[in-house]
Amino acid sequence: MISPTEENYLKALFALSQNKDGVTANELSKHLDIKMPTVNSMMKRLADKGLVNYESYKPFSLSVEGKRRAALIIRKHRLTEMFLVQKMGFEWDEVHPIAEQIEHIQSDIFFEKMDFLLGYPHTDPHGSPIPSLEGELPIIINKKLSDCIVGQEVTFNAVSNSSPEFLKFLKDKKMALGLSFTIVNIEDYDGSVDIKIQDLPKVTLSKIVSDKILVV
Amino acid sequence: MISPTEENYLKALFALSQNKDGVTANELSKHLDIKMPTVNSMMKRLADKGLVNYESYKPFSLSVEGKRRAALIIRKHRLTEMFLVQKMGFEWDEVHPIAEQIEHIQSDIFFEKMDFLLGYPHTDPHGSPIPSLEGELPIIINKKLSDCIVGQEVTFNAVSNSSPEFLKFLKDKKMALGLSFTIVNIEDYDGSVDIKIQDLPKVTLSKIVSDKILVV
DNA sequence: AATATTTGTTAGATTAGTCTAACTTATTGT
DNA sequence: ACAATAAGTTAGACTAATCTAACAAATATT
Repeated sequence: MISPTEENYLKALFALSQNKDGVTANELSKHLDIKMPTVNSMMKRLADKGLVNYESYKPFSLSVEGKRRAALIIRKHRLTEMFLVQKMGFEWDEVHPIAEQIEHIQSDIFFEKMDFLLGYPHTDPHGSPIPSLEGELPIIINKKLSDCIVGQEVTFNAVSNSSPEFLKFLKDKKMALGLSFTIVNIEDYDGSVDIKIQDLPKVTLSKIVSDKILVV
Repeated sequence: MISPTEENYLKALFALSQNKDGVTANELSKHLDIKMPTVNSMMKRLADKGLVNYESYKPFSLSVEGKRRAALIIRKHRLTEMFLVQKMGFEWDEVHPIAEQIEHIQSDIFFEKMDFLLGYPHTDPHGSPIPSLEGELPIIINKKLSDCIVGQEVTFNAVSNSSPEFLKFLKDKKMALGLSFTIVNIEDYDGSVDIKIQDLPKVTLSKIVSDKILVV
């Protein structure tokens, strides 16, 4: 058996090892806001359970089984977020803390029902992919808005950060997933991006924002 | 703050003190399947928090605030059961273990959304009343089928026991809440009850069953 | 009423998950 | 290359929630 606490460590390892080999004790400690010795002893425990690869003074990594478990927790989290938005009338900036709790519910049928009722979605409300029941995470080929070039027409496909503040900001700016727009200018000085949505007046997005907007 | 474990003790106290003044350590211990010394120290902790009245060698009772808290947990449990059945397609014998976990989710808005989507129901799928947001439990005037007399026409309104086995038994016998029927005979010898639903052939229910069926 | 049994309490141990303080190993900067 | 700094580890303490063993109080039985 695996406790909610242990699940949270696996999830953090998974999230921090995207585009990277290992995760350092320091990174994990900061990300979870838990002191290093605590992280350390938990890593040893998860290593004993065969979910983490642990070698003294080296970064940690998930074992194949650990990776699968982590993906399944993320699956439950993202299905829950989608369910809260699509079936319960929540806004996309309200769902994270609730999903954070519901992802630990132990009932396969509960999440299967959600999946069915949602019509087997591939992404959550923030455009993040939902891992399969086998723990496979489909790779989605989004790029940062800040890496695009002037003149391109792109579609807003996902956000790379789901903090309530950022999501609220986008909601207030009427920026929703699926929205298509043209890049009319990128400011050399501060990297801010001007976009134009059909005939509406152009909107300026700072680099801080355009870094977190993923488009296709 | 109050932990899920503490919530479970409050719920148990509430359930066991229906139609009774206090709850003994022994009863609680058996009901929760937790040893007496553990129950004892938890009662002291809840007494420190002002939720339980504790006096050495006397039965425990909930304080006014403890009673309110307990009712709110039961509210979350019952709303969840109703949501699982009405909105997610579960059967009434499947929902208890899931609701047992979801009742501890900390998010008022989550349960308010459920309540709204369900149209503010007054009972759960087993006919048990849902406490109000103020922690008030409406009293419903059901009586046991086994206490009725021959010739009465009654409506199946609730069950007094929600074990999956019993609920499955009723489901297989096509006995659902809201069903009306006439009591055609009560056997003196074993207390079994014969009922007749419209023109269908009569059904015999043992005393064990008719004790747990509540009608109006 | 005296004793036996059941019920309740206290004491001490255990595991999970956290911390701080102290120490060790790695990395970095001159 | 070596000292300074950062990162990782070990040791020891704490709280929550559980247990067993031993003791005390209440209740039941003869």
